[in-house]
Amino acid sequence: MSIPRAKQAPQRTRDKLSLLRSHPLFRDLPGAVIEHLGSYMRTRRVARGTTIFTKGDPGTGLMGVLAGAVKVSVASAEGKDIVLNTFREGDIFGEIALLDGRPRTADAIAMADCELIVIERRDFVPFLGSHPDVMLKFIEILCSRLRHTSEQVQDITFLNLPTRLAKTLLQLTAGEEGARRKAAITQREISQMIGMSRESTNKQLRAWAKRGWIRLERGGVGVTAPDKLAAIAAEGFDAS
Amino acid sequence: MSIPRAKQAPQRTRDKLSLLRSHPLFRDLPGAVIEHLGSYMRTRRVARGTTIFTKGDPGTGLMGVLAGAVKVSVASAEGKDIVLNTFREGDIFGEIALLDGRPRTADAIAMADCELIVIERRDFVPFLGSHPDVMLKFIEILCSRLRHTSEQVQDITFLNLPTRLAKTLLQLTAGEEGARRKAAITQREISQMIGMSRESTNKQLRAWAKRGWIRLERGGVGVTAPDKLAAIAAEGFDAS
DNA sequence: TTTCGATGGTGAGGCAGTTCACACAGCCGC
DNA sequence: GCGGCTGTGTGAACTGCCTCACCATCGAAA
Repeated sequence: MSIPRAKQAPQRTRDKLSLLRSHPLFRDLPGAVIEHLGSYMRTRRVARGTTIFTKGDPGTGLMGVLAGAVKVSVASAEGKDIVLNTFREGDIFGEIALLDGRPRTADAIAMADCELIVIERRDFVPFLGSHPDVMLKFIEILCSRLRHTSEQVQDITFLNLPTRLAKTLLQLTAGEEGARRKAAITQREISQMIGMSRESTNKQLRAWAKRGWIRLERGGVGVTAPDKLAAIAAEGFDAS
Repeated sequence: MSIPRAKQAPQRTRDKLSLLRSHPLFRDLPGAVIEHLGSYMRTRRVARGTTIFTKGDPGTGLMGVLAGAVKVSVASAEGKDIVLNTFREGDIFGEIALLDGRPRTADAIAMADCELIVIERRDFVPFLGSHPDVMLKFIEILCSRLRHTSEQVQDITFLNLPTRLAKTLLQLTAGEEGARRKAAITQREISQMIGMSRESTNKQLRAWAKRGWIRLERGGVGVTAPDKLAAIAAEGFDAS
């Protein structure tokens, strides 16, 4: 019943070049350019829990997720953590430090065993300079990041725990239907995504589990009544 | 003793073209290009309190502040407001909707009588396509916006009222020294910047005013002991 | 001059969520 | 198969901030 956690290296469903070819950032580039880029890329395997980069590091490169999942978070002085963003297969991250050359402003940690690609800034920036179309794509990405982060600000200031939690559970499990609608994530990580304490989060999860809206397992949550959660996410309170 | 509020149109210390010429975005462009851009720009005067654009509007253009100050905020269903960003003379805003063509995600409101410049998306996007160097500047701007917004997320989740308030007061009055260190802003607007209720904000302000660290006036705050506020902003609590 | 909206000031009471203190289960490495 | 760590479950006590309900003052408009 428990959600399996990849023990050995994750299946490499797509290799470096096929990620490039299929990724919206590079899809429209000529084949030769993609080969060229590929030659600059390294791949890196990291185990669950590994720190990929740390706040304050010089931002040396752009990262892409070939397999696994990554969270970007920051820690407070008191040891609390908040998750700013999560990335999964096919996503790229670390583009801020890549683009402006300033230090990383958050930590990146593998939420599962991962296979990543890395492109160094010194290789990528010259490439970018001669490819305005790719710059435009990055601008799009940055805009969508900005919209996401500013939505996070609104959620934190306007919504209460049940609402934020419902919203996050739906997002985490989006794209799947029925019994497949589950996410492999710890309750602590969920609490950090919504910016609430682990205990409060747990209590709300239990309440919903008791009503049969979700299933709780060690290291995972399954959503069985997405409509109920959607109602809470929309209404702003637990109308049950 | 009260902070004067511009009644008639603000002094136009810089005209359209001189803003372009001195702005980091366009500084390095040849004069002819600047003239060209200038011909596409309109100026717009708005009185304090005017809504410049509204959440959901098609994002038709890029705005620049020639004089005055603008806040970008969103309202919740319950009528609460939060300020996402503020802009003053020489700043540009509204670039997200400009760049990705999607609707505005927040409201922009004049915090003082303003003179703005507007460049329409249909004019600017083609220009941008043929000026990769300007695209790079926009990427820089977007990155710094992202860093700012993500710092806001951290502040909201990690810091308490006094700390956030101290930080905000220092930012609002940065660049001035001594008795000049003041900001023309209402307490309600301050409370919306830090995401707390007006009442709580007022109480903290009064407490500091009683200690002589700040001066309160109708429509304004003066910081008299920036070091004390800096200590609170750094320590995370009111060590007084 | 009067009125009225916007701003500032203040206390009492309430509550959502935190903090703390546990207890207990699985899983991992040795 | 034995510690020890990580993940989860739960209640009691506490508290920072909000909400509500006012009042006072100022400035501008009527």
